[in-house]
Amino acid sequence: MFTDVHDLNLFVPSREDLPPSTASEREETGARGSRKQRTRDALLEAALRLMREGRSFTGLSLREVTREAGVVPTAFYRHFRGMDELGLALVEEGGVTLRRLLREARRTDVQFTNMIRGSVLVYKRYVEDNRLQFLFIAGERAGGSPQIREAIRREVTHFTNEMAQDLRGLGAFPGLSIGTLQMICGLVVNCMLNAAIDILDLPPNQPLQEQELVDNFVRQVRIIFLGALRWKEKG
Amino acid sequence: MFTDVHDLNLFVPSREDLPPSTASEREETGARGSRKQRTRDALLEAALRLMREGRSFTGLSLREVTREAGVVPTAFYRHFRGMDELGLALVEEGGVTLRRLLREARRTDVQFTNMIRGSVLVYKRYVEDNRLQFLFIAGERAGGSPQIREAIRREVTHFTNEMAQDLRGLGAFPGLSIGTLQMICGLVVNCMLNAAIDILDLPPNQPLQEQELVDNFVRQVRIIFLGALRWKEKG
DNA sequence: AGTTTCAGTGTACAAGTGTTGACTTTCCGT
DNA sequence: ACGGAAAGTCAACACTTGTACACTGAAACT
Repeated sequence: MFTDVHDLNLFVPSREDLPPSTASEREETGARGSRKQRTRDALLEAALRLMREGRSFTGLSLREVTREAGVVPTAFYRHFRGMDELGLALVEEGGVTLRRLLREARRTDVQFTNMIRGSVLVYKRYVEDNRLQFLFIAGERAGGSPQIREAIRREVTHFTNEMAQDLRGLGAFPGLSIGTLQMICGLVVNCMLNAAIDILDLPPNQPLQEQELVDNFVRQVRIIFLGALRWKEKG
Repeated sequence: MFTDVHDLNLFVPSREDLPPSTASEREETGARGSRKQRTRDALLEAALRLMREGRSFTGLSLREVTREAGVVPTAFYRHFRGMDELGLALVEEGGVTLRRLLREARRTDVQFTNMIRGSVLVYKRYVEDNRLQFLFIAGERAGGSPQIREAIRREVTHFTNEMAQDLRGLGAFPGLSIGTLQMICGLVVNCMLNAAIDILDLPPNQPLQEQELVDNFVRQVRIIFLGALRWKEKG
């Protein structure tokens, strides 16, 4: 019922729906400000880059990050009080990414099966494109420091709620209260984050394994929505 | 239909079903062997204990662990090649715990709603009782080294498959293939591990928050099973 | 008995860590 | 154009880290 897989989906807005600014949020004016912002971004990016080879954020050292970013260790303190604060900044940045991932799903009456499969494929691509962000979020969601874990939990909840709102706006489950929708979306988001780990751990050029993973993911989301259709409020 | 919440459940066997031996698996004979085993266990336990305060395994140092265990750093190498190998041993131990958690659920025809709620409550208690193990498993599932992640994934899959077998033996979903059951159990297990994190992060003596968490968990599992009931094979 | 095996100890070292204070350089407001 | 604020550098510190090597003492084998 739609020509392109990107046309309709649950999770990810089409390209033209994305806000134009990909740059960082808190901008400073002037040459000095932008310079500061640049090395700040360099630090954040360096941390993410170091996690690429399977290292966890918690195992990174301050000096490593500055080395990767191309600045001297002490320069770090001009931006963050310590690694923990850098972690929190990463959470915030990742949260923005996640929320952008959703934004506005469109009203549709296409069958769920097609819609789900399309959404999953787009999500997969999205995870692969934002590999490092997802590595961080998924990895530290349970393993990071209590503070970071808390921050991530907040972001995920935020994301979940937005998704519930969208689903409601979609008019897909008219019988369900917003609370129930949130619960269901929590399940889906959990499923998504779990799949993100699997996607990221996928060895490259193994289309069979890849197909299997996607299929499983699709079936799981479908199960959830089937359950949602049958859910009786206050039952 | 059952008097005690512990009588019937999906996840956890009753006390009397548990195998008697809580001791470690690979036993060595002789005084020296048992001595070695004791400090080996001390090391494993020390690592878990250090994670109690919200630290992640990846962030632990070899010396820290030996310090906590009450041995000199170099003694470590008599047992493990390095921290990574200790981690793998922890996974194995945790896997045993998880599998013991399931073992044999009994045949029953009680309504799902009651059964699910009971199971969830027992599971919650189980997580609280095995706090450290779950902290490790859930925390390193996405955050640990690639090797450890892989090992955990294997254990979780193993656990999932056993659960699918049990569900099939229960005769609850006669129309579903074993593959579909595995997919569904994967969803449930994922939901369980996620809930484990929440349970462990729960501030003590907050019955309201606790109730909320349990209710949500119950609803999510219920959704999954509702979806399973409606699932059409090869649809 | 004497000998071998081996878990655990003690010492040592090179390398990496977080953080400090005093410095240079660069940009901005006046 | 000058003075000050502030981003980034340099050198140094007190520690911690992983690991190598020679050792001790007790259990196990002959």
